[in-house]
Amino acid sequence: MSKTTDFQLEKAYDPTQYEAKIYAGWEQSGAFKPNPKAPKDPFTIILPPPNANGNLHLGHAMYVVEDILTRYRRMQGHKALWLPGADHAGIETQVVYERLLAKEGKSRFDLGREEFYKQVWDYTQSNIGNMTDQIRKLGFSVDWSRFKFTLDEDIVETVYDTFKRLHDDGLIYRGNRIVNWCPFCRSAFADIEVKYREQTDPLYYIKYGPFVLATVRPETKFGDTAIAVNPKDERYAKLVGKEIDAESVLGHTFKIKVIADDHVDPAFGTGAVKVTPAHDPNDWEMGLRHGLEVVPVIGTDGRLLPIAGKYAGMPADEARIAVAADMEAKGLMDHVDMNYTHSVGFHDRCGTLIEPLTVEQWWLRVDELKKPVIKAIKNGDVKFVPERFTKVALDWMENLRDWNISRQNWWGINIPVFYSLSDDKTKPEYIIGTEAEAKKIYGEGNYEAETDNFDTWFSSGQWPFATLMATGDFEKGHYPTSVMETGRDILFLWVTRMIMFGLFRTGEVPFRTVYLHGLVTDEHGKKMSKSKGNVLNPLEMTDKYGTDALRLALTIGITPGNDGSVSERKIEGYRNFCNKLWNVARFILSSLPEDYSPAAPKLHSPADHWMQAKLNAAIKDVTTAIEDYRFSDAGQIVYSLLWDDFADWYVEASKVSPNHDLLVHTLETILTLVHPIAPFVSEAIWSHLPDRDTALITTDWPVVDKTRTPDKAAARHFEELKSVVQAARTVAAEEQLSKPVVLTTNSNLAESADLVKRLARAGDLKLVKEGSGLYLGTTAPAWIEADAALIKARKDRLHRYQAEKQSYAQNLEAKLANAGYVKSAPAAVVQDTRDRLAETQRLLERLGEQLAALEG
RNA sequence: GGGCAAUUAGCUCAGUUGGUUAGAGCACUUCGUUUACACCGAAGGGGUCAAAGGUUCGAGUCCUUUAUUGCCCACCA
Repeated sequence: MSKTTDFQLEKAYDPTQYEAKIYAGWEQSGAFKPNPKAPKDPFTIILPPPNANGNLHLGHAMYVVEDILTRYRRMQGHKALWLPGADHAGIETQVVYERLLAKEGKSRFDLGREEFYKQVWDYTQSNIGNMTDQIRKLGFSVDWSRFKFTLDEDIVETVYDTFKRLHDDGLIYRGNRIVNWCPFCRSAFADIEVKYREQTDPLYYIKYGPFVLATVRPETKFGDTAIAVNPKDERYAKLVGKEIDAESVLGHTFKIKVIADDHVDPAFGTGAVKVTPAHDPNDWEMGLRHGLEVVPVIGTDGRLLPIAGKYAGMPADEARIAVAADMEAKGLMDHVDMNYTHSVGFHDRCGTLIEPLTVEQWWLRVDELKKPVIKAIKNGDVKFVPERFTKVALDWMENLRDWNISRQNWWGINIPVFYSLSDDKTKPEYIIGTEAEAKKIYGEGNYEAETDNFDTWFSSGQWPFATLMATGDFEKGHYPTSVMETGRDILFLWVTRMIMFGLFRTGEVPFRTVYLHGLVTDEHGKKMSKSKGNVLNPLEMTDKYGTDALRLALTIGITPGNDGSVSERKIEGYRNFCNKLWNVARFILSSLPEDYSPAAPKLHSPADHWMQAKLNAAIKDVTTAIEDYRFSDAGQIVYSLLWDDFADWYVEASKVSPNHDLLVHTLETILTLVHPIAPFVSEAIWSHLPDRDTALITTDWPVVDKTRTPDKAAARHFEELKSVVQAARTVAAEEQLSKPVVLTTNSNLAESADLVKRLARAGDLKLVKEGSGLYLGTTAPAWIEADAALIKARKDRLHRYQAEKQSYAQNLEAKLANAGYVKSAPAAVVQDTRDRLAETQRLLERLGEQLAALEG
């Protein structure tokens, strides 16, 4: 392939013309699959499977970090695998779908369990279709052939297997304990799924025999099985251990015992508290300590049970008011504090008030399981980026309590348990396995299937090994995976649990590094929310500005673990960057000779040496930035290399005398460096480069070419030229000079006269023996031809400049006069200070002459 | 109650292990259409790095205290 003669690029980069085509090309070429011939180790990332219940949002777009890593490692020659998937997302999806049903005035109960499951299945399948399209639009280089869904048979099998193994090891038990119950979802939830909110409620001071007790929940009094006081509280000391008589709001009197427990705060309320083990987690604990009876008052539907007499069947909140009113009427209410503020738990998915109650559930015993996790984190087998999350994860793990893994929702993975209905006591109470096995053991009709599902995090906690086992990559060195990159908000819900299950099942951590990103906020750093109307839709943004613009906006200026602000304006800015890249390429390619074919570049001019030096530094810096997970830095380095160095100076300089090979080589290297972040525009341009028959996605990551070392002195000459040009431009702009004539005593500068003339828009550049006119204050001595009036006009400025330089010189002198500095600072730093001082002094000398001449 | 972050230019944010006269993008002012780009170019203005103290030859960076904001965890009869 040679350069096309009819070559022409559009004036502006139009992403819509390229993105879909390029993505399809990548996918069809097999570039997304780990290349078995790649020389380096496997590199693996498992995409956090998006929930199959909606569209992707900006949070998902943050996974661009994973694409950067994957593309970078692929280019470096690793067997790179980025495995995609989708999560059925148990209760969340159920709630989302119920909201849709509610719009039609229906609930899941109208459909029945089976029909509901079927409809949600179809719903998730269609969402998965949308989602995969959206992931493609974001340019993510995932291997679609390995896509997994959490309800795939092979995944479920692994989850069942884990459950069985945990049970065999005695780490799973069934227990009737107090749980966080959501009356809307009709399911129990884990502590972490409860979110607390402050609210103000009446605090009732109710009479209980000789006691007055403060409570916000008089409706639960039917389940009170004790009155508790602090053991040190002398007011009640003589009553502890006694049974007292109290009058019920239902009319009868009853006996209730008084216990002493440290949990009771003598300073709160009256220092005595009613104990309702069935409906309060602390009371439950007290009940255990004191062997109290557990008497349920509220059922799973959130209504009072028959024990509540005439209040039975009432929702708890209504019953509270009714009971309080009746107690008041009966003289059982001492008084009510209407301004009591406390925090109350709500289900984090549906927002319903959590009702603590006792229900039979499946529990995971974590005491043994968490030990290796803590050890692995402490050993650094799993590293966190940013590092501070190490301690956060450890603290959480150390305080972890047994985890309720069963859910009574309708959408999820069924717990594979069958209970015996048989009278035969020699048969086990339940088995873990398949229905066929149940039939074999208990006989037809003598068993009953468990209807509970697993907590969705129980299955997704096994995602890394479950997926890799299913795809056969587990044995091929893709486990442990390299990096887990996800939102900071699911550190506890997901990340810690993956480590726990990973270690249990495989004896190894599931990933070596955890990279956590923060929240994507709006342009004022505020959280995006539909109600605020400040939500940016990533797909809309890619349509409008191109995917690369969005990706750059999510990369540059964003640091791990911290919230990052993204606005349409920011995205627009990076669209402009892509266009700049496009136009640089357009210019270079269109200015190549007809018969051009690329060759290894040679460094001729000072500009060449300078450019090569900049390029080498960028290669090194971008590489270490990515290695250190400093993606923002990586992006910024390329941004500045392309715009500030290449476009503004080298390309401009090349208009005087082009070095085509170096232009092409530099462009090509910049495309390579930017490709992990902005894959589309870089690939689009790449395809137009002369003699190009491979795709950029599989091109080698650049390394510094040792055979082409730029000459430092030459590079410095260009740097000096730059500062003369800039100084001349400043004077010309401020004094509105056209075509100023520049004088210099520096022969290097004079050799590049044409270049200086063009860049500075100068009329001429003359080599002189002695400078005259307006001194520019540059290291390479340069003046602008000027008459007395102009010099006078600049006098103030020269004085200001002189003052600035003098104070700077004084600073440097003071530093060098400081014995401690000269003694303790690294030699290079001290030498640097000396050089700087010498240079500043030279400038001051010339300035002095100029100003002296002006006065004289 | 415990913990973590943030506080740097008008706005949004960078600033790797302490070492140039503290940066970027946007916004702002002035000029500009020179054969890549107005999604552009040139020049310019703008910061005592939240406050106070400390360590150090040297602090935006490390330590202590304080203030403000945000987040997480725990508890709340």
